[in-house]
Amino acid sequence: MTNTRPHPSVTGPEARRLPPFPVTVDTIILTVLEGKLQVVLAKRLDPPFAGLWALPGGFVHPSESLESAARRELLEATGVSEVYLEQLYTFGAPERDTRGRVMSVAYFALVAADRCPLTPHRLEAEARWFPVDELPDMAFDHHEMLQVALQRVRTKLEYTTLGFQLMPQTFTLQELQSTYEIILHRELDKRNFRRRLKLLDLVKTVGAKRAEGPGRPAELYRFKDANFFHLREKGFFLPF
Amino acid sequence: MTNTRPHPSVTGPEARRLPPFPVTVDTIILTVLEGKLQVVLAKRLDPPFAGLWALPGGFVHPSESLESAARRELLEATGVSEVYLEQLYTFGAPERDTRGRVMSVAYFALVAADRCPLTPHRLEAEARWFPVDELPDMAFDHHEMLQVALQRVRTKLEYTTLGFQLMPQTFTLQELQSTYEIILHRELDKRNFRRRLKLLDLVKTVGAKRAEGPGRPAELYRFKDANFFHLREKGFFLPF
DNA sequence: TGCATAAGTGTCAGAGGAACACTATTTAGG
DNA sequence: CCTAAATAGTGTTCCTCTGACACTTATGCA
Repeated sequence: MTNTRPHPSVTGPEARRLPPFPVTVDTIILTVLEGKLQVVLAKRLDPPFAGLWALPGGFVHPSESLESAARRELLEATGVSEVYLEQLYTFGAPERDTRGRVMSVAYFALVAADRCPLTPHRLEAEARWFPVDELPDMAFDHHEMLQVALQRVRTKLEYTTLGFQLMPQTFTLQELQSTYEIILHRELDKRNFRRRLKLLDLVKTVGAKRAEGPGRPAELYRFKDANFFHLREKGFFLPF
Repeated sequence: MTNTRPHPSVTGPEARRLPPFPVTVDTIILTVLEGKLQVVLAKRLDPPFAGLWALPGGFVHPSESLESAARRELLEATGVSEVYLEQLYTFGAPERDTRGRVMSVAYFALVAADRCPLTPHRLEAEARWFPVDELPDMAFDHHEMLQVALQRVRTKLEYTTLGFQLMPQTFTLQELQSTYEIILHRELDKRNFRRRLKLLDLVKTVGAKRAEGPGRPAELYRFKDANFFHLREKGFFLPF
């Protein structure tokens, strides 16, 4: 006989024998800024790891969903809402928190470059963007969380329109390509990139141009489908 | 001031203000049996939903990892260990359990056909295989969990060697193709399927044949790489 | 021995992927 | 105003992979 049968009463004897765990959400908030993929880290005020950098996170309230909790943390850390947010993974190793057993559900968010203030207006803690390849020491297993997030984002970039979440309303094709190159960490061919975009019918011109110093001004574009979708459903990928 | 700063002390005042939640794991155990994709369900003994079918699951013990908990449930439900197991998603909607706030981390497992006894030797509850398209009513949000699992498996089938986990040590190419067809729910071309397998260098003959009634006997094969891996890393997919 | 049954094999046409270089438009400076 | 520098924008070719398609081979059984 074990005490592991499915879903015994929460208030019953089994629930008391198997103590519940504190549950937190941690958010990996990513953007492309100054030519680099960057993530928000907040300086911890309390022990353990006081003074160390950590992913924004906190406890899940009793009445809110996990995603709501993640959106709340996101809002507190950056001041933005209505951005792309996706559950990443749940980290529950017994020793991941030095104080005891704490479960953490990690979410990642993608924020458009023009919506991320360089100094996030988080009220209670210092917080700022760090390039993902110039990271400080981080609390808990947050380094691992970030690596999992990066892998997920890089993979999904190729078969979804995830990358579009990082772009402002209007943008040049060079900016879009550059965003992909920064995340994927390799160079793409300009003509092949544009051919694919046209083939997938993803963008359209807005009829304006942008001149940035010398050189021919670039056409401005916007996405046809505002929302995220799976290219697979259209039978297409983006394996540039 | 909020009570959501990252990781306050587990035993501190904030942890007491924000009550911890019971955490369970639920396992979606899949196999291909009798020409159908099937899942293990266990009959619930206790309320709520007593008498209803549910995914095997239970509370996470204080000292075990989430994956260990899932493996323990898997072992109890089916008697098998050392099978492919992957974290699927964490379900934490406030109302998903009628008794109160219970967090569930769902895992899915793939069990080879020759390793799944038709009557799982679960000690304390009746449990059996159900074809995924002939499901009974299920407790909690377990129907949703199963659908998420099916989608994940179908997607990963095409860019990983996930499907191989469902095969016995040796098998015929017809059996392998049939497994893919059952999961993907569409017919594949025999010659194209074999061409791809050869191109990816995934299988090799064991030098024996199997005769099943009349007809030319089939070559027996086994996988070259025993373990799961991403075809993407080889630059290949399996879009049959 | 021949008939039924299942296994195994190759080709061709079309689409998509990768590699590649020049023209067009603007600014800045002489 | 003319020229040089800078950046945007555009097509083609070759090759590989994909998808559609039909016949031959090996065995069991009547």
